[in-house]
Amino acid sequence: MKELVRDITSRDVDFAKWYTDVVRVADLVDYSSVKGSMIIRPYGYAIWENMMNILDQEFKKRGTLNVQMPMFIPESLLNVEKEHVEGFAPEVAWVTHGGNEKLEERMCVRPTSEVLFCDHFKKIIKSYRDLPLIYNQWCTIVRWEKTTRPFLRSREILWQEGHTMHANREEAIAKTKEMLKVYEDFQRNYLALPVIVGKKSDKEKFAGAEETYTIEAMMYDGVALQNGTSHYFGQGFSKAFGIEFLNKENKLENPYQTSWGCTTRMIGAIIMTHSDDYGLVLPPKIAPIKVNLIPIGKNEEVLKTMEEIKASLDKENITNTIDTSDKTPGFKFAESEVKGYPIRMELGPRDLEQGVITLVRRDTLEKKTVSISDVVREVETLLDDIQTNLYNRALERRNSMLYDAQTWEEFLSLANVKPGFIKVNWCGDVSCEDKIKNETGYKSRCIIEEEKADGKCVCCGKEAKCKIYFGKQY
RNA sequence: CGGAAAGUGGCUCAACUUGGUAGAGCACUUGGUUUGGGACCAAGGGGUUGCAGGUUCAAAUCCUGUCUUUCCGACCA
Repeated sequence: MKELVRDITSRDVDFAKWYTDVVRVADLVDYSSVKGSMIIRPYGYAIWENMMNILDQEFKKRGTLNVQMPMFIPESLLNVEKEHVEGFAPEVAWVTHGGNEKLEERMCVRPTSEVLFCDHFKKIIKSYRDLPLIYNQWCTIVRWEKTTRPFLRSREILWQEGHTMHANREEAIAKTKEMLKVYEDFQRNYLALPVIVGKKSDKEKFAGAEETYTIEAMMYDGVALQNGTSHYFGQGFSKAFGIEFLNKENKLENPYQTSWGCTTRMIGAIIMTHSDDYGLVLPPKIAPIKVNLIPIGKNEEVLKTMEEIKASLDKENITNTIDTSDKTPGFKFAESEVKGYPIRMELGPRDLEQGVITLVRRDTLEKKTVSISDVVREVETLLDDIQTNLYNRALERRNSMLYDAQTWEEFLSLANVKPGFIKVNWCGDVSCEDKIKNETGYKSRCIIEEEKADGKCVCCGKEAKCKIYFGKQY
């Protein structure tokens, strides 16, 4: 069976090659002629559409209003908040000309839209009655990355960015955490990703933020992928931009701000978490097509029965497709695996005689024969099973790559031998963070807020302030 | 941005070393036979070799530059 799939490098042989192979053979993306700008093909975009639809509903349940901001930022506007501009400067793309006309002031293509929102908020916020302001936009941004990989790191990034303004600190912090929870629940429940949630260190936090919270997922090879962030800005931007409102005491005050975002990188995360040597594996809740129906032979009765099954699946809103092409069944089976359809249905004359149908689940490739009359119920159960199994499987693997290190020697031996996340006590000093990064390539992933330090800093031996995960990252 | 490798029909590659103006398999089209793990027969269509320049009577082949991709670092969602 293994040699059937010739086009995909085994993930245990060369994980990086395997990843690009899966992305390619599953028709998710094509490369464009511009470095780091990928073409997301219909099947890949359908996955993103599902992600957008679910998240957008969650946002709107929480009072979010969608807007669309300009894509250009004049240099002077970008420069208003010092930390912010310094953080983004190295990866900003500049526009200097419009046609033949040299621009008086050059503009960058938004690397993120905080300054655009602030510029606008300044005009529309007058009173506490205007708050909270909860805006979001679905758009692309540009960050001039050095190394690019489909979904994981591109220069043009398709994402969502929420920007909110609040009348007080508590409400803004609550919003920051609320949206983090939205991402966490979405990734656990829909993407079947066992994510770790926590706070970024000062060194790793967003340029201009007071606090940055993060969703960290671990890929099949033990490497970390940051899958979403939520920032609390305090009044940093609102002071820099002069955004003020009259509070209930009739006093002028700067509002408190948040922003939060996630990107198509999540598609990369589900590939690197769930897929295998046969191709893509998609969690049913995010799969554009949940059931692939494959009739065997050109038997009229078979086709008719398949159409009936399709109709009953349609009625339950279970997305599906019938493959009536002239390809042989073997080809269709392989194709179904490459595309990661959660369930494959095979129906041939032999099944029909007995009134049964064969279901094959993509996660384990196990076959199951069920009565045609029960097929919709069986599919619903199986889809739930697959969703749960994918999460549990990923969780088990992730947990097997979580380590604790109490001493520097322990840390070094783990970092040099085993891929994964290493939990340590940390004093909070950047110097220790830098030392760990320089000597092992491990960067701080996130501070675990619900766990207290219980010893000395793994690096310098001083009293620790917190528990933190270190890991290698994409 | 440093180090390495690669760009030849849609895909994987051959021809390059020893210049003589492109070939295979898969995919695609048509017709037929097939159909329970990537079918078979027959007939077709499609490329002047990433791009630009140079050397030469002659360049896929040699040289220079550039762009893109992949891998390893540094930077980052």
